Amino acid sequence: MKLITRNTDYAIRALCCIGEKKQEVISADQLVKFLEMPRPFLRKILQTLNKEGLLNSSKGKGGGFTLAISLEKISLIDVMKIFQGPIRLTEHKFKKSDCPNISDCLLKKKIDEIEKEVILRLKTITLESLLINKK
Amino acid sequence: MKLITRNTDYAIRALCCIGEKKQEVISADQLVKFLEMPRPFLRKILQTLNKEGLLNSSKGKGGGFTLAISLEKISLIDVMKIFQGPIRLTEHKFKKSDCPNISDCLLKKKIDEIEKEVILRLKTITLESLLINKK
DNA sequence: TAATATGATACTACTATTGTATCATTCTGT
DNA sequence: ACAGAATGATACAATAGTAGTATCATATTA
Repeated sequence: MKLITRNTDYAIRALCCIGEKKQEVISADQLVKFLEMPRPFLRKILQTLNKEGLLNSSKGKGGGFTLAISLEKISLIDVMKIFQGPIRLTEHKFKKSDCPNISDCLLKKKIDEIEKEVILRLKTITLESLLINKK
Repeated sequence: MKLITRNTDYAIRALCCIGEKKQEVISADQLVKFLEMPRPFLRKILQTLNKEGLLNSSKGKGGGFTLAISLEKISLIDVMKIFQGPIRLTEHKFKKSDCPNISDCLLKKKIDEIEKEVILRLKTITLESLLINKK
């Protein structure tokens, strides 16, 4: 039960890395060197981040990626949603036919409360805040 | 990203159902009727709960299951641990070789804080508390 | 001893995650 | 114009975890 999958994790690291070099265009190849992750997988992730509007890209020689949004405006949950869909801690079917016992509904309520708390916390964690200790 | 998998969910429902009929021995077949879940899957789950000491079982005609521990002493996290292992919201490898960027360590810290909060809440939810509204 | 119930265990199906591989397209410098 | 360098699009493959099925052994009871 992972809260954050690997592509989300890679995306966070890539965004942080790109964000540190203000303005500079960084290519996928450079990121691979810095972050030590599989190149084709990272490329796919970068393409997604571009499509979703978090990155700008430029093709051709000297091309690569820059941030489209500053790190303090990107929260963990934004990145998670892109790669993992909406945060849903319960995925049960609570139709009567599936769940004849009222206890399930109480279960769902309680898990939903936890979900709200988790989402709240994830919203307040910006990518900027992950860099604070960085020398 | 489910917090609770289906076998955990079924186990909770089965335990609650057994707990309601105080003392009475309930067979897997009866539970299937009440709870509408696949019989072989439920059987496996009941066997696990027996091994783990949450249920007592008796074989032969008139056999079945009774609670070994009362519902107010069983928390959600107890059942989750049995079927899902320890709660770990991060499963990343944070060795230096995998994670050259210090930002990951901050990420891990923040996720760990959320994990603590989630675990705390799960501990306080007893199976008994899932039955309170039951008529 | 036959019927009934659980115990043990091996096998299968499905799905999400975690990648890989390939070709097309665009941009830059010469 | 063209070669090289970069991303864009897309299809495919490997792995692991979840969700179940199937079968036979064992114990209990009437």
